Amino acid sequence: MEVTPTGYVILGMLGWRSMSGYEIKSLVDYSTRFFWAASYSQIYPELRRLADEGLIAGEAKPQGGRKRNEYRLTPVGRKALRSWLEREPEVFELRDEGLLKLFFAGVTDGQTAPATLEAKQAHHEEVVQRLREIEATGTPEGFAYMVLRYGIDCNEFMAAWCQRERHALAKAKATGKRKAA
Amino acid sequence: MEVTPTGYVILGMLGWRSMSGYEIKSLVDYSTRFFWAASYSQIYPELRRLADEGLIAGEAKPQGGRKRNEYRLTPVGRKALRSWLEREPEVFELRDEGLLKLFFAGVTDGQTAPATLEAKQAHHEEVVQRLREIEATGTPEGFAYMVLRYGIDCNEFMAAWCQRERHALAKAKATGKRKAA
DNA sequence: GGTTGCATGTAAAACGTTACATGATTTT
DNA sequence: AAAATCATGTAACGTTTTACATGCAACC
Repeated sequence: MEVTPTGYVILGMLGWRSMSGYEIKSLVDYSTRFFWAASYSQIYPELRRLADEGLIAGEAKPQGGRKRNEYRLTPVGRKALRSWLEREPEVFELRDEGLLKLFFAGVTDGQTAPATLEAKQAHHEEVVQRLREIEATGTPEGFAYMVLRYGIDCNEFMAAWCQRERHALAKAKATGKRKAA
Repeated sequence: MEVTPTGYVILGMLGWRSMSGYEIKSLVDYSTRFFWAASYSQIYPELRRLADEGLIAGEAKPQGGRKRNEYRLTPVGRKALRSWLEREPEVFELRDEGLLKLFFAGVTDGQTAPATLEAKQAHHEEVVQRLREIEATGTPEGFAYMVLRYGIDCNEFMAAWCQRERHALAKAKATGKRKAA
């Protein structure tokens, strides 16, 4: 009953409705990818493993002459999904290259910090825009919507934070202040 | 001149001063680990590669009878560091298991969402506390301090967000409201 | 007839964590 | 004397990305 991290996204998606690997990938790209990504080379082998272990069951459901495997959650799989959901979340990982550059910005003179802040702000603003577009295409079901709002709120906060610091930096420069290294 | 992601943390740290692999790891654990982690098994081989490529130079500097290799940035390495700092940041990755559980919380009845929000809030509050401890032990140099404040501000925002949603959830439950799925 | 979308997969490489292994020095 | 800290590394494992590979169907 070993389930890889990616496996839980699959179980979760199949908890909503039966679908193909392709559909799972599409849904992930449209929703969880901002905080939990998955690629085809993870999804397809994992579908097979989960089926081997009896957590999901696949069935050939060709659409026209196009082959297609639709997977559904088995009762065992649903139990595994529930038990995972009830456990405390453990993974929280962040990799923010902008923050790293900002951290080391002192070794260059002047431009790195404002430019990095500007790029980081732009990034978060783009994410907000994309999430708002998703929001506009039809509000998702209960908790998915809560997570969507979280994404919007957090990215707005981060963008605003960068904006404030850029302003503070520009002001400090204008008044001729030099930070004490 | 291939530098791995971890390589840039090394270059950045050596941009401040010469140090050993052990010191780099200690500094990372104390500072960048919240947004850019690195382990010994990445650091030591990467130190060798960077030295082979001439971006850094190592020198045996035993402390007493204890062997110790101190690395310093070469002019080529400093150039590579600067050029990296001047490029736009690209990597922004997040893996938030709590958010994933919240996303799928609809498949269980009732407890998952509030419990996950509570755990997530507790996590962010713990991070704030650890960062405040770091802040108290002596304010770091300019931009490192900016990044520290970012960590504190963001995690406080996230914790508060969870708190608000928990409250909203409890209130909705009390007034007997059921969300329209 | 060409592009986009649906659909499934593999192979190789890159990246990262955990566990293992060792040993000296300093502090309690 | 024991524990913590300084110090360096490897091996195995697990995870993830990127590139490759194929083919049908629907739309323009």
